Amino acid sequence: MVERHEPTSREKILEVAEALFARSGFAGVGLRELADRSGLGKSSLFHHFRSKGHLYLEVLRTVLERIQERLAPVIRSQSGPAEKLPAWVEALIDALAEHPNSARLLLRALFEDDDFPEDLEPQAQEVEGIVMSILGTYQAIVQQGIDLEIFQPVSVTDATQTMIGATVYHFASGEIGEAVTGGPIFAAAAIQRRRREVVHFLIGGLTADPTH
Amino acid sequence: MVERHEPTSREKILEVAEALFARSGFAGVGLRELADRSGLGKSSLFHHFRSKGHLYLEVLRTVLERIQERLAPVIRSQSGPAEKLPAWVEALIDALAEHPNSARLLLRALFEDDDFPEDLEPQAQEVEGIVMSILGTYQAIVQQGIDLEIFQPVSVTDATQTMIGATVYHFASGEIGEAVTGGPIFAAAAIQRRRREVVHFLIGGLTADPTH
DNA sequence: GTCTATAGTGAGATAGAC
DNA sequence: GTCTATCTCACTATAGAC
Repeated sequence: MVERHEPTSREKILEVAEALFARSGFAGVGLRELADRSGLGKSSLFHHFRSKGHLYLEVLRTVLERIQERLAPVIRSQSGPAEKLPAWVEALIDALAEHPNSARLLLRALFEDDDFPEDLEPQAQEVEGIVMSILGTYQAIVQQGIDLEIFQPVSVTDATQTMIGATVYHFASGEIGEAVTGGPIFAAAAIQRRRREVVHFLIGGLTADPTH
Repeated sequence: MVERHEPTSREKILEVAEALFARSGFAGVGLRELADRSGLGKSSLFHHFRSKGHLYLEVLRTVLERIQERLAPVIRSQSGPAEKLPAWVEALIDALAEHPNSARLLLRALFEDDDFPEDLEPQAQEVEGIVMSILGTYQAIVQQGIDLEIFQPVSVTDATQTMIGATVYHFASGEIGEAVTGGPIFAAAAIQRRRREVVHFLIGGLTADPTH
């Protein structure tokens, strides 16, 4: 059972900030809009967060940790790569689908080389560390599958980049993604289909004979 | 032979703006930095472009048209889907690799639902139209392959989303991408390998028996 | 913990001389 | 076609009352 409670101001700010940063990126968000939508004055934000940068990195960390939690049981499981890889990908997709802001924020964390002031280098490196740690668990599964000759000897790093693109981009793709797919991205049926298709593609790529 | 000439101010601005918008997005770029790097005063920018938004959309259009030109001969060719699809993907990758800013700008155009003032709605819609037109040519190839029973009856729209992720994300992924792959992304050898791996994955996904 | 007031900076954009 | 000067506005952040 989930405990219900009125969100604290801090929680409310983080919730609103997550949506705004996902939509517009770090530079595209003004603290005025954030304050208004949080039901607070602009200055009150600084009681909860030292700066806009600190807030942004805290939002990123929260999103990444949510994803990590989803993946943890899969990583802990003792099954072989043939079962573990689909389970990993499906868990990631579920995590991205559960919270529509996650994919966009994750995508921004992945491809935007933000240059933060040095007083929050520690937070920035923590975020990058979580990203690399998550990706490391995927690479380990692919590598294990290759070692066991269950998968073809593909480039592990390219397989990882392809997996990121296939999962994260799709759920970040917004209006254009919906124009391409011809329907909502976050509807339950669409998520189900995407899970099937991505797993099919990735397994197909990992197992197809290179001499087609 | 390419004609060499000193770039006009307009060309110089577009060139600098392309790099800056790719790095920091629309909101993250200031006209002062753009002017300085172009060797002009801030006000001079407004002689060439009506507003920052007009400039941004012109940059996007230029990048997209460059990609379109690369794809045109492939689309015109009369070969079947089994040859045309790899050729299409390789042409896209070549286009993205040729100009390191292209992938990031294209990615931004794809997933950022920018909300521009209405006086440049026409330009925004033109950009979106080019994107959809490009994607349409890929979907047509996939659909044709399915109709000819060369490809498995996968979801065409999901195949398209996966292709975008596998191509565009990789070349947009910057520092983290280089950390994942363990080397430069735009080195000739890395590009070659990426071409091979992506084509292998996509063909694998399109031809693998769904009952693995 | 929230507010008003404001500092201090830089943004995008315009006017008009040259 | 480029410049200086300037306008107006929004921004992040701080000070200090309540």
